[in-house]
Amino acid sequence: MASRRISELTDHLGYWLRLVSNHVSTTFARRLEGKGVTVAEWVVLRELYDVEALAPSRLAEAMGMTRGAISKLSERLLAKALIDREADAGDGRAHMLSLSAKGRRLVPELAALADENDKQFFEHLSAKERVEMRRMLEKIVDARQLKDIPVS
Amino acid sequence: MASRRISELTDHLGYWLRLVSNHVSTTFARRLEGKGVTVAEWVVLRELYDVEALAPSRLAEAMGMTRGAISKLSERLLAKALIDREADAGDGRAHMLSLSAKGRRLVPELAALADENDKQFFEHLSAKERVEMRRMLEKIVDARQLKDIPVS
DNA sequence: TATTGTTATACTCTATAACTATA
DNA sequence: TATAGTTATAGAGTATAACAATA
Repeated sequence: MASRRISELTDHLGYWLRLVSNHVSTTFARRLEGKGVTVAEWVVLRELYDVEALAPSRLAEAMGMTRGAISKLSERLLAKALIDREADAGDGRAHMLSLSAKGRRLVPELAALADENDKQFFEHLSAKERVEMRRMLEKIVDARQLKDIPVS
Repeated sequence: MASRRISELTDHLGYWLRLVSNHVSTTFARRLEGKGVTVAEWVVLRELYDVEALAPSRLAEAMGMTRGAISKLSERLLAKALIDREADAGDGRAHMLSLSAKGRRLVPELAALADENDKQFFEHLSAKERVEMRRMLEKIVDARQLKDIPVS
């Protein structure tokens, strides 16, 4: 058997994906800094925006994180008064998380930042290319059954 | 002015990019675990494979990391005996990093894991789609002058 | 003074596991 | 016993800044 060529970092599609993805996320994180929230916090706030209230364990499932991680995250959001936490009426163990008025007001501002950020990076592609990119990414997500919301 | 629709997480290409990219990286990290190295360490080892030796500051530039971060990384690689560190003959401040024999033997194994990992995720795309995906990602990299090697 | 590299400190994200309270 | 949630501990990755040695 012939000895095989050692592949380079740039030989992998994963390399290019990571390069672009990390820049998109890092730039977004910088934008969010001005509003005092992290990317993970933005995801929580956006998740809560569409529902009345959500249990930490449900949030953990939706975000593909452990309960411990969610606990720490929500602690920070509570300290910033962006969410509220209440004991569940029925189940003494359960809690429910919901947006505070302040948090609810913030979400549209953050969504606008997310829009700007996405535009900044992907306006270099044509509308057709953007559709194509999304189609291919969703194809991989479906094929591999990727479910969690990416944060890191 | 009409009130604007609040965009969803999934409205952004950055979301899909991050979702796939994080899964590719996390899965790769699991594969590397078996060899006792992290993704960041793999990048360092692969960078050193093609050169005789490299100063930490050059490595920091190439990887888009601070010198402090590289220092910590190379400390771990030294502890694992995968690299060597020598004082520079000419400049008393400077050091040079290079692969140890053990590190050099390991790189082809890690490269094979990287190949497998990339295949696993992108075999769901046709050869033509893969070319297209790479072309679009490189287009963004060029347009936005993204230079660093992504690690996180 | 400027540069190279290390070290100290800190923060985010994440996981595992121990723990408390309740069911 | 099982579940919901918190807390403790740990480790990777990152940044900033202080520091030592040398230029």
